[in-house]
Amino acid sequence: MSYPAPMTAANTDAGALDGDLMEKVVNLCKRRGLVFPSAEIYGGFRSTYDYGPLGVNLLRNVKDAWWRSMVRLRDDVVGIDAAILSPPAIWEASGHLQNFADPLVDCRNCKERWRADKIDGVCPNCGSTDFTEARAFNLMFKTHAGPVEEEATVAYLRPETAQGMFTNFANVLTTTRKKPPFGIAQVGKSFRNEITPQNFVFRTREFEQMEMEYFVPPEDAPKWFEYWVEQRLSWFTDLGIPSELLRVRHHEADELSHYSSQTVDIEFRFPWGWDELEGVANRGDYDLRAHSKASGERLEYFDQSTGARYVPFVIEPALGATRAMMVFLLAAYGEDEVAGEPRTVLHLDWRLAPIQVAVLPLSRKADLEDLSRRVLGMLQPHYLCDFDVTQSIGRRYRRQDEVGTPWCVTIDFDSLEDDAVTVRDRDTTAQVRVPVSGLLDELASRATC
RNA sequence: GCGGACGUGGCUCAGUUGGUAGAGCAUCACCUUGCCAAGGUGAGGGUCGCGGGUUCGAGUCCCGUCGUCCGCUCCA
Repeated sequence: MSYPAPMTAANTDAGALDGDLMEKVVNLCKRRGLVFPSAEIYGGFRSTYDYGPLGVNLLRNVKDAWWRSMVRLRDDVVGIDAAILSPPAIWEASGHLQNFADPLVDCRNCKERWRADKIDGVCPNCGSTDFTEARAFNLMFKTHAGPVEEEATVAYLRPETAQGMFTNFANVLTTTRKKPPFGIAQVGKSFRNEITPQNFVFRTREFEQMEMEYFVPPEDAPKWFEYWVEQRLSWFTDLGIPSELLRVRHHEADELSHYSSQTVDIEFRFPWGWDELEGVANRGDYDLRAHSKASGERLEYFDQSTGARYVPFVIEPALGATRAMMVFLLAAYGEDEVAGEPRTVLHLDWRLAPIQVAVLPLSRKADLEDLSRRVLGMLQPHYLCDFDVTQSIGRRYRRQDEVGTPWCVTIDFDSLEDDAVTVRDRDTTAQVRVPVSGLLDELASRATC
């Protein structure tokens, strides 16, 4: 049995890609309480997942890291949180009602399924012309707002968060004193009736998006498009994704979404091959114009300095939160040896780790209780902490390594004499002795952004 | 949704030609151990995904259903 190092191009591209990596990560998620199949006691419910005690921390950290980078550290981007339930008018204007309803046909001969509008009555696979009737699959979840199920109460669960930014464009403009170039960001759930949800949390019908609409003067759109592609790439590498596991792929004209005039996918080398991680699209003025026309509202910007009035173009980086979380797990997963014994370790960036500091009394003898609790209380306001006294210290290090805890703080019997503790590093397993009074400073020196 | 494979305790699996369930790990208790897991003793936990059927009897055979994985597809 070989124990792979963390994922890099060196051990993936060379044909040595660990085919079991996906399975190992999924098992780890289940075993350690990161992600559970939803409604499991009733046999499960397809394409839904529940996030466990460690999973919520990890997912929340991913979203927080995104928000920090996209909103908090910038003065040109503001956030919103729009409603999920929405009236048909929004989706009529956005084009989703028409374009998210794919007419599909099945080839009776070879059983392949095709989009009716992308073939010419001849199966590209077997040449047969014997198809089932085209059936429309609306990818949006339809429901009723109000107790009566009648046409007037039809509502949709949003299939993307972006429309919330467009419908609030004027509101944000008049309340924040922002002017192009500026952006509106949102993190929240979206719902799509995917035909084939697959690959764990990679594609699910209910998922969480992190999207930002960046409004710019039309002539500057190409420049900002390039800017955001670079910005998004560096976000991933900054948080520990090896750059050789990422690549940029430009969409061909015939694969562009109905709203996009230019799109690139930032792809990740998943265990099953390169696949989309994040999309960056130039939506042009498609959305604002569509909503302006449908609602009768003016959705444009008047530039006082030049007297110009224009509908901004929109550059949109759109990322799936759960998909991103999965990528961080895949890239962090490693198996190596410590003192001749194998271990599983997640090399997660400390900002993402579901537990950032584990406080571990060397022994469960009562003597160490008070000091250990005091250290724990000191750390909890600043870091996600765990406290573990069960079984041997070595086993507890293994447990923490497996979920990516970057630092363990161990309290031993000497600590009672010198008021100092041991800080142990996940990646190197190196230890240093630190006075309790200097512990926060020591951790802060390691917890850098 | 269509085609293929699969579904046994939390995890990984064993269960001979059908006779009414086991192991390792994990968990819990006590002991041991005192800085890198798997030392001792004991305990809890499975109507074998679910529902029918065949049979004297089904985890083992048949049907349906739910779920998982692969392909079609999608595009965060």
